[in-house]
Amino acid sequence: MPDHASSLSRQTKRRRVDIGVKRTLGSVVFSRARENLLLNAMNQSHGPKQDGDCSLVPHSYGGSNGDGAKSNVLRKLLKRANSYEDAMMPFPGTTIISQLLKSNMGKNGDREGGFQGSGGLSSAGSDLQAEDVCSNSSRDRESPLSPSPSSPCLPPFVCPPLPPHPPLTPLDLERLTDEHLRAKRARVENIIRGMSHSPCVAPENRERDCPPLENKRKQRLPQQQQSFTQLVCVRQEKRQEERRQLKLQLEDMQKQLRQLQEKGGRGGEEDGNQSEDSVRSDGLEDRHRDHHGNHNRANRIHGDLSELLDDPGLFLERARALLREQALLDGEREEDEREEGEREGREERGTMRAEGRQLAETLKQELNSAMSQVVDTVASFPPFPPSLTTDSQSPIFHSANQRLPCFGDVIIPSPLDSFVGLSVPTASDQTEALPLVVRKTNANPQHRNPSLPPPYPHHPSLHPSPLSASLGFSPPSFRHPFSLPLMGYPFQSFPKDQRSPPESMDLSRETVGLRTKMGSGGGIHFVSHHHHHRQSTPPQHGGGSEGLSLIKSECGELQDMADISPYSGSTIQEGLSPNHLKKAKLMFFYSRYPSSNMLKTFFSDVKFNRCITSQLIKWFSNFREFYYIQMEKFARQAINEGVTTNEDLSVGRESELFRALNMHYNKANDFEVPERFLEVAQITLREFFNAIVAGKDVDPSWKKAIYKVICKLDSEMPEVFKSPNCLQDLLHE
DNA sequence: TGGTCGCCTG
DNA sequence: CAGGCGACCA
Repeated sequence: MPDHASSLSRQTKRRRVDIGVKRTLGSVVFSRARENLLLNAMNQSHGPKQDGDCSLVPHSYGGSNGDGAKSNVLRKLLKRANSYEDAMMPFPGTTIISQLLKSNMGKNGDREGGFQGSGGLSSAGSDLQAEDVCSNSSRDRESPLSPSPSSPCLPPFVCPPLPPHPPLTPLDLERLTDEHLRAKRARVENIIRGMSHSPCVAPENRERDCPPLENKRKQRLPQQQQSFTQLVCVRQEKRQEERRQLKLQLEDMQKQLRQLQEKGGRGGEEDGNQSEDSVRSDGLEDRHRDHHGNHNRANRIHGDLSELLDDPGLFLERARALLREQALLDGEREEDEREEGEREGREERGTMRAEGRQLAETLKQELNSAMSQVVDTVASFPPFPPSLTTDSQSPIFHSANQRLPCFGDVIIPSPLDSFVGLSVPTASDQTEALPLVVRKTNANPQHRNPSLPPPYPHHPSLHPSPLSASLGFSPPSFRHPFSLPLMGYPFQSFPKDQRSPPESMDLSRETVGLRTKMGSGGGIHFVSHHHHHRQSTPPQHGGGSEGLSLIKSECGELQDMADISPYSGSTIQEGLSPNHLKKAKLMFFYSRYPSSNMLKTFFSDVKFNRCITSQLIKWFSNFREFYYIQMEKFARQAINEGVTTNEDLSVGRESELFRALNMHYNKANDFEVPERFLEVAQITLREFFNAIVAGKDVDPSWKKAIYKVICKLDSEMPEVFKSPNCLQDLLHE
């Protein structure tokens, strides 16, 4: 065996084995058949060799060859996919979060108590929470939370990890508010995290498994965390806004309280004997007391404010307590001014009490609305990092658009539809090698830890959130943001019952692969480059004579510019999908040497350019290569086994040779290979056999003659293959 | 010179 | 399966 096998590979010098046969569509119909010799006897004489016999005789393959087995597998896979689908229910939406928070607030409860009880810890705790968000994504990059102003933020997501404190006058107040807000934020985030985790995983997994759009865009950057960072930044902006609003509320509240206080306790600038949870512990009092200089006091005050902000009910209580205090003070004052008449004093107290109640009510309402606002703001974030908001990210937007153009080709009626037929097989369902270079790039998000659970495609907010609404103008590529990396591989196992979606997805995967490679020099420069081209040049190049590099670049650009309008209803794709590959393989059963025109005819759903054409040609070239290698291998095997005449060789459906070929071109065995292919294979095998036996293989170009023969044996391609959906038709039976 | 093909390699 | 390359043809 080794003797022949060794000669199989090396030919010192490259020989042009180009057969130079003009390939035309209606290729020769080779007069079928000459030999029908089935040499079962021979097989017996040699005995069953493990993988030795290239010939005829059925081993056990016939059993597994049954038609039933093939489709069952597919059905199973589809079922599994459906079950995944079921699992990924749409998120309840933001309202639930709001309600949850509200009810939580109303409960005045448990968690709140525990939280405020922790006093100083609270702020630390909230810091931790806040840090949580960042740390998962950016810790290894650099400590983004370090307050050092020098810590560079990634442009264009210019956003400090923690919002800087505005240098406003009531400094203490500001700090208190800030801390309080962070604590609140932490709670909200907890809730959100808890919700969004349900099907998913740990934060880092979520980040990786559900990478939004720009994951592709920045494949070249030190990225992977950027989208998350972006989310954090956006959130922080929101929070700053929310903080400002709350601060305003708080100041307003302070004013009113001050008024109340002044009305009530004009005379009594009472001292430290006041109960410490008095609402009056605001800046005014602080001024009086802080010369005692303890921060404990400030902390306690802070805690009080936090509490009160947290809980309108509690606030009311405090307000009442205040009123009582004031009443007491009034009482004291009355004792001093007894002569002035009790009646008057009572009236005053009465009005004050009414005023206080009114004030409390007002404050309560304001607090409620403020809280609702805050909660809605926080909770209206889509479950996954929106990759773009608006202005500051428009360049990113463009870049993403440029780098994911392939999705532009994908015709997806609606964002939801893109998930309808979605199946999420596990990584093991990837059975075929992928075209282009997808797997070669580490940056490819498909390179996930295999131990991770299968990625669940999360619905992008089914109910458009404010933010997602802002995505309304987003290009098709953003239609299914996270789908790309997530759905990376799996579709070719689902040729059935799926119309365009899988193919579209596959396309995206593939073109992304191409893009990845093409743009590997990429980064921002790449992006802008393409942006420029997008604006200025049509997909077709003006027939200039670019060098190879330009051609490559063009390929990338053409991919990039893939810009079929999602509304056009056209199904023309700019890239070749795994389904196209599968189709090409099936076509190989009929034609080993398809012409370019033929390819264009039969891949009519692909927008042809030089890249696509050569890729298709390359595919068939690779198919041939494998085919001929098998032929040579089995021919040599037969010779080794003592076969002396080519008539001893035949290729049947159960032969090892056919099995090998079928595994390659028809892995799922869901296509019935035409008989003609068996004949051609047999002829090829015999040609190789003859040549080797004749010792022609000493000639470096000895295969050329064989190729010349084989290229004439192409059959006519069935019309079915002209249909873009031919796979469904072909594989269904 | 562009289009192919096949070989080799990764 | 894709890239690179040399070879060949029109």
